[in-house]
Amino acid sequence: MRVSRSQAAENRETVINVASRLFRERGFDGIGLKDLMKGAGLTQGAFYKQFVSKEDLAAQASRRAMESATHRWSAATAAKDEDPLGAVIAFYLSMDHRGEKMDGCPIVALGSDAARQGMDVKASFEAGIKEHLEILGRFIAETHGEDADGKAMAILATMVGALMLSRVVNDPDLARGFLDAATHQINQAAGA
Amino acid sequence: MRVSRSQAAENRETVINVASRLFRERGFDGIGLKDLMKGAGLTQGAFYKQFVSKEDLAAQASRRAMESATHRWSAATAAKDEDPLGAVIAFYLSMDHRGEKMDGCPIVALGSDAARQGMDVKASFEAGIKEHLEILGRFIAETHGEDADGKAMAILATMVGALMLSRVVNDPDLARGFLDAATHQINQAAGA
DNA sequence: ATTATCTATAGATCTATAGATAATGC
DNA sequence: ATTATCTATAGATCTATAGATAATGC
Repeated sequence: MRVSRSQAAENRETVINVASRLFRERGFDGIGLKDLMKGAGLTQGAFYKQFVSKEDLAAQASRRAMESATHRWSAATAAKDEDPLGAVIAFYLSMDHRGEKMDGCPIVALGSDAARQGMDVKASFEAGIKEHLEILGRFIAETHGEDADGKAMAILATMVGALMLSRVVNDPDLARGFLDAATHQINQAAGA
Repeated sequence: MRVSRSQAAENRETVINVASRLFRERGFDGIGLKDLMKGAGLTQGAFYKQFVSKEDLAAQASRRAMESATHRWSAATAAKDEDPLGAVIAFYLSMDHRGEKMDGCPIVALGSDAARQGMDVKASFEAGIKEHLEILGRFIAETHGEDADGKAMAILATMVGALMLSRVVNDPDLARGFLDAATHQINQAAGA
């Protein structure tokens, strides 16, 4: 039954990775420890040797989700040196991204839930958000220096809000409307 | 034990009003029917004569929350004929609004949760969002006609995203940064 | 000897239903 | 006679813990 120390460490990573996706899909309260552990090929009993509490896992999984979001932003800009901001926006404000809650932006998938959690979960989001802002800031600074920080914050807000709104409406046309309107505004704001 | 038909109707309204606030504070999964009914001065047993299911109440409460948000927007602009958009933004993008989840914008308080709910809950949000857009559209059309619909959608996205981001970070300065950056960008976008 | 995982379970809570009660509405 | 609300409960699920097991690590 017992596994090696490195295998245990690997299991822990698997649980965090699985949780980072299942929490996004169903919310922190929408999935129990039993199903989370099953998703990692383990049973519920193994949980508390790895984590202090469910909220502890929520904080770890939130951090992991934000990290993987940062990686996705990098991937989107790979080999698009001429317009990295456009590349990130094209992926983020797309109907595809609207459809994939489980692998999409954690701020949109879990933001409302995270606002109700404790400091640790929020700290995970905060760290990831700062990384997001740095990336955006670099894109903007390269072309338009003026107030890059403020612009980055406003652009991130517009992105997050547009995706959120696109997901809470049934009408796909209205959903697309939000994504397109946000794209249009960001293109102007970045240059202004 | 039984009450009059009009009293029952009143009780129903009370439950919906209470739920619209408690759901925003704790999320759809964060509060049970027992506590919801207690909040309205009733017991759990009375619930199913009034509602088909918890999700049914979620849809009613979401609609009510969005309606009361619309009223708040109107209240914020009362006697501010010269700059109604500025008045709405000043209230929406404030640290006060960040702090009052229970009475604040339902899109931010419940958006992530609503995206996981069924069509009825989303329809409630969609109806409220359209009203929000109409209000914004009127403000913009009065002063700057060009593409009022698109601008309204982009502005609403920026507002929602900024408030959401301000709530998921611990640092109050960063939170304020998002609100201020969004305010600044909207002032430019509305005029552009 | 230590410990990662397993099975089993405690105790709380959740949604939904059943049956009793007592007041309304005809 | 109807019915809004009450108490009580069924059945499921949730977080967390306890004790057994079997493999690791010294």
